[in-house]
Amino acid sequence: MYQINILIVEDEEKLRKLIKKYLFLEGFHVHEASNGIEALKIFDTETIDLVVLDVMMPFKNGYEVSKEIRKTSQVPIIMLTARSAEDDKLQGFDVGIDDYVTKPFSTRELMARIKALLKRTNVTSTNEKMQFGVLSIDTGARRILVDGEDMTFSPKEYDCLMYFVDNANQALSREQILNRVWGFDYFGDDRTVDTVIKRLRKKMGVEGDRIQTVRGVGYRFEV
Amino acid sequence: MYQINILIVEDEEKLRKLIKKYLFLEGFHVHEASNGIEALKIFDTETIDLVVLDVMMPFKNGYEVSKEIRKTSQVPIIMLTARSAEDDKLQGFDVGIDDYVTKPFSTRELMARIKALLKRTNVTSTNEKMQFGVLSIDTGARRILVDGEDMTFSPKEYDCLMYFVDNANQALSREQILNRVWGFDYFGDDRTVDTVIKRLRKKMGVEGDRIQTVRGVGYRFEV
DNA sequence: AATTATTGTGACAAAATTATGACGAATTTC
DNA sequence: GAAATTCGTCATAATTTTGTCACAATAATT
Repeated sequence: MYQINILIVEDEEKLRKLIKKYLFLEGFHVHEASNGIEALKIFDTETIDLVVLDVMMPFKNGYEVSKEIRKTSQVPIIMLTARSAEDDKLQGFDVGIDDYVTKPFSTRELMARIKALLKRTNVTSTNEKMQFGVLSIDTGARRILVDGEDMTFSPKEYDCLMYFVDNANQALSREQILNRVWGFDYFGDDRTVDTVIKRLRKKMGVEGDRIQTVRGVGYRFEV
Repeated sequence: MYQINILIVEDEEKLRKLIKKYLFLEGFHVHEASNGIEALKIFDTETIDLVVLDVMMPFKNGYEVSKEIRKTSQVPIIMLTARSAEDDKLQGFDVGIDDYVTKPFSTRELMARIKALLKRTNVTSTNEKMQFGVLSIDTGARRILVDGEDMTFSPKEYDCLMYFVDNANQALSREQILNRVWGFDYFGDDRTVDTVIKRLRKKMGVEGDRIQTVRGVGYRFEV
């Protein structure tokens, strides 16, 4: 049980710092990004539990950023939007936004929305440590140990393993895996999954055969 | 056991596809209709476990559709409504709506409502665990244990057993089995079934003779 | 009891599916 | 901007599945 990590993506520094301050006071661990590119970089390297995302930003706007994020993650996202037009909202839901706050807003309102969303999505803490035989997974640090040794798993490998872990003992079809790990809009070969599985098994060493192949379907991670 | 079948009735294609994606990710089997007429047609021909119904639609609006459905079925219905007016809701409950989601909504919310409604109405999911003597079937894991030991069933064997289990104590003709497990477009020998039965019985061990042969017809799985 | 019809079963080869190593383009890291 | 890493695709190998057949076994019928 540790601190909850929140990423604020907002180009206007003053506003960003203000939100940060309030979030900090509420006990959250805050990461900042002033544009979309930076946001995605942070999101990939840090463990983020919730994203506060401004729509209007240079380089990559909020919709694009959330679209990117949704390719790999179901992290709750709150959008800050200046306009309150209905079509704005609809567009937002298309890219997987969970909630909206329309500018100008009170910090009180934003805090309430964030807390509500966290509650709704059952985010409690992220620093989970899991153990499967000699395989230890530290989601907080995004680190995996095999037999005590630090193994570097590539993003795809890591995400895939996480999906398996989250759905332990469930037969998962290649399509399901593709959709979750690669995203809806991936149009590659089914067999790509096989290759990642191959690499996963190898890196997992003796625990490699926790990943069982389910013929005619896909794979299953056994605990 | 089969997947849960959900029918989405929504004229706005983008939104419909979006909902479909999320439902698919949750493991549901999704049917789509873009208007009321189409919806009723699908409802009559397919087995539907839950309906997501938009109020505002061309040809036949949501109320009319649900009224039609309620003439023959108590299937759970969730209404998507743009307005949040109270009288709207009242009108809905009159025609037998089970729950409401007001637009705009987050996919997360809709998923939560659907799951809650399925639970409330006791629609069982695919993750069933069944027990027949020393034979345990875990459909989620697509795994079969015989006397505690993990037996790998080939796709045909598994599908065949599932068909038997779903139609326990019923005599099933070879033709029925072929149609269901192999598909309508299979043109092989009737006796192919015999071979799969042979293999099934063997793998099922002591529970093998739950599969009784019905001379002149086919087979029957006894519970 | 003999005959006929139907089902059980082992063997086998074709077909289908999955595993794996290699390669190069794309991306990231330093 | 060079080096390293990641990742999708492909070709090939390895493995599993599956349909068919021949013949054995069993049940029904005459």
